[in-house]
Amino acid sequence: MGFEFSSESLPTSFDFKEASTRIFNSWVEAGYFHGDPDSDKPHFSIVIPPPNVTGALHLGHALNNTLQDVLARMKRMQGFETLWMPGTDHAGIATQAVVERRLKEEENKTRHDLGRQALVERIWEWKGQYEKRIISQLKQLGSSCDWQRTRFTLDEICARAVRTTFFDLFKKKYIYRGKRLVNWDTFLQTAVSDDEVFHAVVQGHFWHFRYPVVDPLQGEPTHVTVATTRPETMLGDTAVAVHPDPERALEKVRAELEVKLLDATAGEKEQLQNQLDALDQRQQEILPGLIKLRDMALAGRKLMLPLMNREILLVADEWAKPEMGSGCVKITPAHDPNDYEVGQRCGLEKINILRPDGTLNANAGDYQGLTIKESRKRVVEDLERLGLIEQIEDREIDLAHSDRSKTPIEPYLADQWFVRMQELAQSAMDAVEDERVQIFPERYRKGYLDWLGEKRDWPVSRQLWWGHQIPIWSYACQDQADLDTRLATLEEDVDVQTGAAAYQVELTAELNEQSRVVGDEAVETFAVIHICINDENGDVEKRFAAAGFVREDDVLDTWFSSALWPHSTLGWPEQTSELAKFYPTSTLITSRDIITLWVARMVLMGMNNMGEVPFHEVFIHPKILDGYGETMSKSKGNGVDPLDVIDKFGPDALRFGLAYLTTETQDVRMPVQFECPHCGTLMDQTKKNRELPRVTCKQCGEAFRTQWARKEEDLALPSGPVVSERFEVARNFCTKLWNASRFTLLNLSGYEPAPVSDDQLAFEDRWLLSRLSSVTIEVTDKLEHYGYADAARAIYDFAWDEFCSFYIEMTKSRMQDAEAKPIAQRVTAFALDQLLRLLHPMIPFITEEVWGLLSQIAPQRGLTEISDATESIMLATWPEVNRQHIDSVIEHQFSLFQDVLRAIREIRSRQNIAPKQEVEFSVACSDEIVELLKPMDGYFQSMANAHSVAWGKNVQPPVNSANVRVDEIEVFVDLKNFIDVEAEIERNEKLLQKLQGQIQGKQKKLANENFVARAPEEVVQREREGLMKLEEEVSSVAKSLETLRSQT
RNA sequence: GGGCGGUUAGCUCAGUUGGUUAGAGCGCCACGUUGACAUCGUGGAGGUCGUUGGUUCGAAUCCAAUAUCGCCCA
Repeated sequence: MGFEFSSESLPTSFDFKEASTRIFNSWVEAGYFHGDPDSDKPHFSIVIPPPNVTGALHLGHALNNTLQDVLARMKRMQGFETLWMPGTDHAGIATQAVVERRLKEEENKTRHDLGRQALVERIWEWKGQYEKRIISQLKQLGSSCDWQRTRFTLDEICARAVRTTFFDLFKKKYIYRGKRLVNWDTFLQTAVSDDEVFHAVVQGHFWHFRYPVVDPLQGEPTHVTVATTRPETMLGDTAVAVHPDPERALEKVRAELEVKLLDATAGEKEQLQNQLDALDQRQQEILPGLIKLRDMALAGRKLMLPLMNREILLVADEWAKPEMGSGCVKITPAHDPNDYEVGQRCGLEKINILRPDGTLNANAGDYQGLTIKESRKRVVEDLERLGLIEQIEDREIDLAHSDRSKTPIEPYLADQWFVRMQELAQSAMDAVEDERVQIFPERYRKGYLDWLGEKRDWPVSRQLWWGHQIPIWSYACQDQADLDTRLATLEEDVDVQTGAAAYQVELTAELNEQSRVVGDEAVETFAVIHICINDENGDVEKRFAAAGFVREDDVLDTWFSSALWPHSTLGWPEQTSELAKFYPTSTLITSRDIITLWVARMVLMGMNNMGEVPFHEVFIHPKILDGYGETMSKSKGNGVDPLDVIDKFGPDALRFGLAYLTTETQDVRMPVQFECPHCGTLMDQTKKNRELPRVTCKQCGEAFRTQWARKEEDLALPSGPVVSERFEVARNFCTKLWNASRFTLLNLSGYEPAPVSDDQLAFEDRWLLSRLSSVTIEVTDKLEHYGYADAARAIYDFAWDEFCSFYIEMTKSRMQDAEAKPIAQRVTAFALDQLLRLLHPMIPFITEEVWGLLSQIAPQRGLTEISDATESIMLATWPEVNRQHIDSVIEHQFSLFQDVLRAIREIRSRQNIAPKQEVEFSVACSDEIVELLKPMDGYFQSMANAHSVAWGKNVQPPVNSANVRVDEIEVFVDLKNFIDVEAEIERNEKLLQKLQGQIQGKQKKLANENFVARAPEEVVQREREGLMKLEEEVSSVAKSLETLRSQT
């Protein structure tokens, strides 16, 4: 051998910048990440929640992927054929929006200027760029994905899966077309999702209109008053609602107010009383009218809609609030979400009055062609002229705006394709109910089941260009004859007969029956034939197009393709060997906000397409919030970029820090700081400074730029990254591990592998092996059950407090002793080997580096069986627990040793004795303990610079001494020359006081007859023993005090 | 409005089935560089466990109400 490390060749910290890429590439080149479908080993597979190609990864992604990687790496070591399937998501609306915004900003063009094909090409370019960036970020994190298999939700394989699935659902009659209210952006002429809507308070008005009652009877009101913030919508009104039980509704409001009044503060009381008074008045003045109107509604009475001169219904529905306004509310089902619901409940017509560009259509009668703004003005003027305006209030209105165009959103009825959820949802509920899919933490089951339980049909159309274009071609038939002819042709169609295409007939009359929509200027058709074509087959598509069938413009909801992810990534619908080997996947790790959107849909699609669940377990991890408890986001400026953390602390520290935070609770708070690029000073981020384009360092006074910098002078400044001190703990831990390894490596010169028998083991060896076994059990168990934080803590405490602070300290003297050295070397090398394996899933880079170094000097390791170290730690097997090593007696004895050591150190510290000053100590204790501790004398010397002078039952305190008592053991340190008597007296007095307090507590407890009678005997006994011990302790403290006082 | 979760030391979090004196890391204070590590070591100070009520011999822990913060759904 002869190889040895020198302290110069091993730096005192791990150079992760140099090592990370080198190590990662070596893993990739060796093919360790590749999942082999032909392997005989049991499988472990996991699909990545595909990150959006919208932008770069944030800390939440870092957390998500760290957790997956920890599992994947552990499972590989445990002997599973592991596949971690990577990929990205096309994120329809978000990505198209980003690209469109850039197009607008940089070229001042809209998507219509470019056209569908050109826009989609632009988005593909964007995707290429960001996918590359995302994958690079994942790699820098150390993700052991099978990089040979990257998928994208819009690539050919996924597209085929989408098409096959859609066709299958279409054939099963799970796909149908209907109307749905969407958030319509009249400027961009597209629907936007709820996420892309922001609310802003604007100054507006509240107009009160009067609608005449048709043929009022004696004693009935002649008019009904309704109010609105959007007068033009009255053109589409189809009803006015009144509460079905106004009397009870008002009583309920009263009861709530009265309860509030009971424990209200004086200030609130007055306000509440006013509200109650108003309610009284309302009950007297308005209620009788409302009851009458309710009866009229039940009798099917009608109102005359002014301006349109159309009769509309008076209906009874709970949406009307008797405590507000007139108690009546106008209903415009086609242009208000709440009214839409009322319309559904009461079977009302839904009259659409808008064109996509925001002008009014033919349904608006005389107002056709006007913009919303113009029509609003005209409607108000015309009603005024008719004397039908009762009042106009000024009011602040919470108005929804489109995030992208900043224009107000119009609720708009649009054609949508839906997936029928009845059967699909049930299959996904069953899978979780009978635990074929288990969700952890379990509390998330409820949300999943509740949501699916509603079985609401899934609207899958999106008015976008970026996505999977819906593979449906439609033809509108004018009459029955037209339909019959078409159907006859289709029956004979070769593609229909072979199952390559399928068709559905949508009878307009039937559709109107379900949801009577009075449409735009669309031609009233008799029926529509929809054809769905299975494969991407140009010829078939062309043939139908030539026959007059028009392809649907809309694309599918992104979640439709991500719902297929667990099987589409494995090649489905092709029956690949990957699918056979790795499906169902083992687990899914994701965050809670997409349990319904994604997890539930993957389960139901997995059941539909594969007949099997997509994964057996789901782990929902916490969200990372900033120091104010707010979600991190780029738009707030409080987002920490994982690459900044990697750059500053290293990938291992990022990973370990994140794992350390992953508890079962919902959220993790992470206060963030700016780091000054000039001097490195950290400054807490505040709600104020996080929005500034430039920040000035409090330390050096220099300015730096933030993500908000736009002006040239700001952009010229160096950038100040947003980081968090919370990764320091993990970074320090990595450095500690590195240095413990460094010590080991430096002390392994002359190492020779050989089996170590039990009788060769020193006391501390047996203690360490016992602890190692216990910790291995704990770490394994915690990781297998998603207890990342527990596992991280267990291994952190073991490595730092036991391996470093005690074991390594204790081997120092043995390493100097030629006789003891070989065993110490073998055990240390073995322990480090095992520790590295346990840590590898969380901190892969540093463990790989140390593994390599260790293998240079100790290529063969083991305790009883010696084997060659694998070339990479990734190939090493997961530590096996040797239960015979677990020895509670040794662990107890060792803790006595630690107690005595701590006692000596404590006395040294409180007496301010310099570390170089040697002290003498004596220990009063039982013979058994003497037996055990006396041989440890050398360690008291090396670890506390203290040597013993007396041991045993009859030990008397030296004349000048300080003492610490730990249970049955009393430790005295002889202070001959350097006693601070006053300090000792003070300390003992304080201690005495504390002890007496405790004694009183116990005495009181034991004097309580109830306690003695009812508490378990064992608990009472424990209290009695505790009391005795305390009393002994008090007498010894009193004795010490006496001795000390005699010296003053 | 419904559901879920949080509230424990200055900060970020642990705390098993209720049972001695409620723990850790950071920060703070004191002392310390003898060859693994100052990204370190040793010791110390610091908490009426959000509030109120209940169950119990005994509550951070169980129950109820309430406050407050966050997330999801409507």
